[in-house]
Order: sequence, then structure tokens, then C-alpha cells
Amino acid sequence: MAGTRWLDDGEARMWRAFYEMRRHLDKAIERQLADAGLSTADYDLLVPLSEAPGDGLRARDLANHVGWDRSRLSHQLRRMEQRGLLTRRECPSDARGTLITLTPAGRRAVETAAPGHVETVRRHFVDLLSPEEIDTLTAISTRIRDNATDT
Amino acid sequence: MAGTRWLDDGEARMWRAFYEMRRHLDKAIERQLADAGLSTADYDLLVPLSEAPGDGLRARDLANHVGWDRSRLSHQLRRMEQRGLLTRRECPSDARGTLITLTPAGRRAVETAAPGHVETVRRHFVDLLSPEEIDTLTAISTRIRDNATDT
DNA sequence: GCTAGTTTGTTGATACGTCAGCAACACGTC
DNA sequence: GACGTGTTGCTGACGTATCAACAAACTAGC
Repeated sequence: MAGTRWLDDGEARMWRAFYEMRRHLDKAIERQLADAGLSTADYDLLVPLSEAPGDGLRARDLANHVGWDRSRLSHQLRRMEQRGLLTRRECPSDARGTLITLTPAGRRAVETAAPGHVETVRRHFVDLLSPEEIDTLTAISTRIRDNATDT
Repeated sequence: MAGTRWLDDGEARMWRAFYEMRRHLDKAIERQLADAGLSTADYDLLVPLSEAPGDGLRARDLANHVGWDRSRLSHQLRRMEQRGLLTRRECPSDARGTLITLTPAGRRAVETAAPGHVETVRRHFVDLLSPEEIDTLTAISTRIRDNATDT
């Protein structure tokens, strides 16, 4: 406890800017998706479902894909099912499983929201970066993400 | 709508890695603070309050500092007051205002949590970056954050 | 085929964030 | 000093996230 290595000025400035940047970016994306009648949680689920082949995805696989726990996913799926965006039915190969499939309305919702979403990501993020910065940020992000396996 | 500029492979890889990185980083920080009995929302408020001189801060200034709206702040303050981390009293200079002050327990809570928090930020983020990367990330973050003034 | 342990998905309780609306106050103008 | 306008903070309602507990179905080992 005695020897805490506090952040120096440059590190602290970076951490603070990074923290605030995330907040602004989230806000911008949430606002845009809200205009399309979706939350980020909705969109996070709709995208992998829209890209899945044929029968949709098992809840388990969807959970792994977006990194949620089963409980959160279950609640969110129930609400989205009630809104008519997707359907749940029994999984034929494993009776414990649930197969999630987009309804036509669900597919329409993603496809309607997607262009505006990409545009927002561009205007508030990607288009503000040089090619070198994109490379650096890819390297940084994957390194930090993959580091989380320990502790 | 017809001419949506979708993300190319490199951009998409970066955006996805960045998105996932944030989730992992948040988890790590939340877990550590939870061990100290605090949420990130608690900590976000406790830090500026602990650095404020004398009488504490007005709710308005605290809201500006962390970038929250008044409602969220009010709810959070009520909960933290009930837990004995801070007190609210009338602002002498402006009868509309509320003055927020840390209790000794509140101050103890930050000071206990801070070393572990910094250590977590280091292990999962700062210490994984080279000096050049820190500079790049500072530049990127401030640029993106300040861009949010429009739209 | 039986048992023990694991995986999968659901539920209810609780805490949190957001929104719309409200009441009290400040401050300028007339 | 009354009026209009903007500010400040609080509240109730609603949607969402997290946690613990549960039931059903699978799997491995015997």
C-alpha cells in the first residue's frame, strides 16, 4: 500500500481525456440509435442476429458474441420479443437451448438504423483518425482487450 | 441514404477491437471498486469532492465536473447520503444551491479505494502502452472529445 | 442406468439511469 | 415591487443491469 505508483501528469491527462472521450462518443451513438427507435443494447444483439445464417443463433452463442451474462440477455430478449423484433423457440439439438431468430420487423429495424449508425461512428470517431492512428488504435485495443484474461 | 460509406476491413477491425476493449476495461475497474464497496459512479463523485477545498462543492459544479445531468446526480447523492458518504446542506450564497461535503467516512472510502484503483488502471491500461502510444492516445482522445460540440 | 456435477436459460429483487414535470429561487426589465 | 425568463435541485415513473436462486437438460464416471 505504501508504494502506490500514481499516474504522472501525462498519464493522468491521457486517462482523463480517454474517459471523457468515451462518454461523448457513447452519447452521440445512443442519440442516433434512439432516433431510429433502438437502444445500443438492441443494436448489439440485432447485428449478430442479422448476420447469422438460416435459423438464427442460440442464446448461448449470442451471449458469447456480445459478452453478456445469461441473465441480462434473457431479460433483453424477452423485451425485444414483446416488441416483435425477434422470436424464441426450442433448440432442436439441445433441449436446454433457445433459438433466437429475427422477425422481418427486426431485420427491417437493423437495416434502417445501420446507415445512420455507421455515419455517426464515422463522424464522431473513425473519420477523425489518420491511417496511422487507426493502426495504432487497433494494436492498443487488441492488446488491452486480450490482457483481460488474467487477474 | 443510398451512398453509405461503410467501414472497410481495417476500420471495422479497429472499431470492434475498441468496442470490446472498453467492455473489458470497464469490467476490470468495476470489479476492483466493488471490492472496495464502491461503484464507478460513487468513485466519479468522490474524487472531485475529495479534491475540493474547504466547504465541498455545489451540486451544479459537481454535475459540470463529471458531465452528468442534475437528475442523475440528485438520485446518486441521495443514495450516497443515506450510506453516510456525504452530506447535503443549503448553499449560503445562492438559496437554490446545495452544498455537498464529504463525511470522514466518505473521505476514508476514497483514500482506501484509490491505490487499488490506480493499480488496476495501470495493470489493465496505462502500463500496457508505450510513451509514444500514450501521446497518440492523448491526441486522439482530446480530438474526439472536443469534436462532440457539434451535431 | 444411476449418480454427481455442469451447462443453459429463466425469474424476482434490487439498484441504477433517464425522462418529464415541478417548485423555489435569481436576475433583469418595466 | 411585479413580471418574465432562465437556473437549480428534487421527485416519481419507467426501462434497464446485476445478483442470487432455481429448474431442466446434458455429460462423465461408475
